[in-house]
Amino acid sequence: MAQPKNVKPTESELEILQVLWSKESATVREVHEELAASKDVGYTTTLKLMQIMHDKGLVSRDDSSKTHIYKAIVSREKTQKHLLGKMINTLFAGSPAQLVMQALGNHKTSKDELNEIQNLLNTLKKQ
Amino acid sequence: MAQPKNVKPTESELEILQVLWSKESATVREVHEELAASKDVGYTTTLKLMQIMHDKGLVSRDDSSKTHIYKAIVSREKTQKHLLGKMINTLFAGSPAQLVMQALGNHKTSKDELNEIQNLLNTLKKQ
DNA sequence: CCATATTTACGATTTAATTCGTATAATAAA
DNA sequence: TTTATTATACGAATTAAATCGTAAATATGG
Repeated sequence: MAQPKNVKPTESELEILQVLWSKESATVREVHEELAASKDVGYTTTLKLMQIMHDKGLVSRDDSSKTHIYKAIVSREKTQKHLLGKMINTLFAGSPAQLVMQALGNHKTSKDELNEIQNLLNTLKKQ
Repeated sequence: MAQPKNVKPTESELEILQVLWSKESATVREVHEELAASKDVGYTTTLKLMQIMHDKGLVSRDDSSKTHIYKAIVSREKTQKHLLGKMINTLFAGSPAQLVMQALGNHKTSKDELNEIQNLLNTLKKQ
């Protein structure tokens, strides 16, 4: 598979993508270290998952040297957009505003972040 | 299982919960009709899923008459809160604000809804 | 009452996700 | 060069989700 059309990573794949997004590129070992820090999992499991992700076209792989180097192909934003849209539909009756209310109401947000949101809100209101 | 501790419905279970939340209570037949409207699925599949959900404690069942009547036990809000929190962690690096920006930026929102969000924002800013 | 329709129960299959053991190749260290 | 370490490849087992067929029980219409 070449290009990613269906951006639908599984739970475990998302964990790996998280690491790849934060690092730009990484080896299986590096990804695994991060995962193993918070989760009990074997090295070959991480390896296998990353191989599958490569087959699916979720990540690219440079295998010019023995230790392969992986990068995320699917972008964080695209994935966010897709999964968020899905959640809005299946859990918030299609209303992004409801989701926003729930997110702001239940989670701590800093002044700076609130201001950022305010700016976006101002822009949207003008349209 | 009696009380729902782990609020982690699967994809299909969420679809069924959506119907139950919107109706307050419903039979398998009623739920199935709704699902079948937008999806190709057999009656016994819906039945089986609802039985499993009952085993898991996601729904309650009144089986005093032949046709059983189901209600959601897990609340919409609790489920939203749980899954949203999870998404914020696994996909938005723990930042609810990022999620909000993404949601507002990518999805149409009405003036009324924007005002609602503005009100909440005002409240939060004062704290 | 009899035939038809509806419902639940239950088991089995299929598909996908996750996990890991073992073999083999490549590299590094001694 | 031999030994130990580190990688990948691959197959297989496990688990969970989703799907549906069939049988039995119950209700309904004629």
